[in-house]
Amino acid sequence: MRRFATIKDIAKALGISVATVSRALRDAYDVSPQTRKLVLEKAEEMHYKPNFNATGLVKSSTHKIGVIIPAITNYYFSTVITGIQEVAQSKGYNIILYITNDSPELEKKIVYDLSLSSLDGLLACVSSPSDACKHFQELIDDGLPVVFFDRVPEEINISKVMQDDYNGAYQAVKHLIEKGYEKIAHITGPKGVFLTENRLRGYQDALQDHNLALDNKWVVYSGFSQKDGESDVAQLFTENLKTPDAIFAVNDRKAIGAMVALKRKNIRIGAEVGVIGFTNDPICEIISPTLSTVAEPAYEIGRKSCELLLTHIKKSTFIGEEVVLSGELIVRESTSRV
Amino acid sequence: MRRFATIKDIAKALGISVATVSRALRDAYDVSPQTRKLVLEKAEEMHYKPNFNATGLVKSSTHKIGVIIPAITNYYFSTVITGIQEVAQSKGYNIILYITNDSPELEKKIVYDLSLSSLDGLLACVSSPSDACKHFQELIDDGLPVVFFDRVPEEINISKVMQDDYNGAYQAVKHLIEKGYEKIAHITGPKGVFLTENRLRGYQDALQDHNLALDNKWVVYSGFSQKDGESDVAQLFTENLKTPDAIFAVNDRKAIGAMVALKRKNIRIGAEVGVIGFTNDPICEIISPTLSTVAEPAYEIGRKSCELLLTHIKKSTFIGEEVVLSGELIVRESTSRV
DNA sequence: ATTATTAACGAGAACGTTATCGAAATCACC
DNA sequence: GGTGATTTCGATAACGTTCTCGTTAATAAT
Repeated sequence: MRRFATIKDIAKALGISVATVSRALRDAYDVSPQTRKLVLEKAEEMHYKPNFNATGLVKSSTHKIGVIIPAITNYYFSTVITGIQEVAQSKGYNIILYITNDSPELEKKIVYDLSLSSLDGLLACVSSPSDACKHFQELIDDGLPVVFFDRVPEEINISKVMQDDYNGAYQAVKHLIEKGYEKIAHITGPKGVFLTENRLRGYQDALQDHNLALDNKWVVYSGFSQKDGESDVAQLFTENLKTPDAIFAVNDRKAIGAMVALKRKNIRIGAEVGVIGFTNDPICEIISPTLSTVAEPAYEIGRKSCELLLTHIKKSTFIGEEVVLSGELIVRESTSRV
Repeated sequence: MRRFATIKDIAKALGISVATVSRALRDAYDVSPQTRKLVLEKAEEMHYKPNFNATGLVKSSTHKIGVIIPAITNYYFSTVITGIQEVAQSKGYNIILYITNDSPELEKKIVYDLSLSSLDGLLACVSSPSDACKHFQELIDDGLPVVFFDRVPEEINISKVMQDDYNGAYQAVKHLIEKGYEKIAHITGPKGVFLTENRLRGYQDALQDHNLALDNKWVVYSGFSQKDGESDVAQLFTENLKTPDAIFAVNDRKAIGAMVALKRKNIRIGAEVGVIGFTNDPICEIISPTLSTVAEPAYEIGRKSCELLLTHIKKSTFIGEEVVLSGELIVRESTSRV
């Protein structure tokens, strides 16, 4: 059994009380400079490190925040986490990582097993469809500060941080139209997710505002992965008599899947079929042709979410706030007709 | 101040003792089925969740393991973490993430501030050069189970999990030679890192075994990033009268940087200059030409590291073990002369 | 009927820390 | 030199759990 130096050991070694040691290690408002110095030296010598279980127990605050996220093996999420981590670390908070693998069941289990009392707050990007977030609602009702980011549930009234999906999508589609594409398809994520619904609305409104017809056959729902992008395109080009001349993908990974599928069909990207994504994954600049996209402020979303959560934790009366960060259209080769 | 239902609240509500409630919530060896049922129902009703600070305090085990890693925004590290996380989660452990940004100073600070008593173990991929790992040694001396992965310090005698860097590098260079490349340069990481030294040795031995001369001018040391790869190639092609006809990069990101630099110089990759990397980042298959590489078992390294740490935690007498997982040569277009 | 055995539960200490309260000891002040 | 204020410190109760003992009541064995 491991045993580390405690405050008691220091007290015994110096022949003073634990209360004095405790004071010396924190604020020195009630301890003489001499004993304070003695204590600090002894602590250093004995490799003393505070036991956060004990402090957490008595102060009922743990300086730990949970982060629930579908995956981390992609640019967007890993960048968001980096932002979260930086803010948390600078304020003395640790982050505990939970990965749901985009499985609503696993998410539910994780949230249900979550020990409220060993977490000061929670950041979450949900995998479940918006209408099935009871498990989160319970946490919030029990008083745990929660901030949602990116994929946020619609009904829950609490702080949310997200990019401007609607306008980003609108800009992307408007760009396609301005480039002269007219038969624009959209490959999106699963139904019932707030984020995808917003991008879909942006797509639809951009088409309507420019007098282009909506066709439900040109909207393909599936998952978020590259493979999904490939199969979506396969579907688009077999099912329809009229094939699209441009594709707006819900994210870069699906856009890349689309490009792979198009290349396989020997369709020239840009010249014959324009492709635009959403995220601005670094891969956009490396793939050939380079991929136009809407840059998401991933890092900023991470930072902002964490900052918001920390103010939530500080003052429990804090009211929910919705932060929308805007993206930026980035034009590259995949939407160039020449 | 938040207050959650505790074991005491359940006891009071049911008019029984806390000891009985505690027993009912864990093993039922000493409690009647009826009261057990009552307790479980009440716990459910009151949204009771165990307080891990309290359990951690009394059992002096926290079910938390720290993970120290330079970054997470790349394929290799995020995949390793996913592997770690899966094993940890399945065994009821949580992971706490520390990101060092490849800064030895930050790493030192993190390790120094680490509370031993609030962690059951530590997984670390070091940023510091091998000879400056005193901060880790202290932790280990104090009795914290530690497992190093990927970038491991040389002297510290403790469990380590890594890929077979030497043989991977050897295979990569041997492949280049077999393809007919003769003037093979190596762009590597910083000096004094175990991993890069091993890959360098593999490079050197492969050349020697095939009767090719070593030239120190063709080994460029710098960082691990894509930008570093670009500048390394710039350096290679300006400083040398004889320019190389192949480049072995210490990782895929640098290989991609090299490709970018070569393309800028209008040098045809493969035909004129072969390029091979190390990692098997998914981007290898997306970039054009596709990038040959040595696949690292990132996911397996994460899983194995975590498994090893957990056995360490279980039996404190466990002796350090070195695990070397082998990679796999993957041949693609960037090393094809046609 | 008496004793041993078991099943079911309660009382209380312990884990390492902070917080409250009070007790000395020192100091200043008139 | 007595009073009050201040400085410095110690005792002790909490925080929520588990664990070690007891204790009681019911059951089994003689």
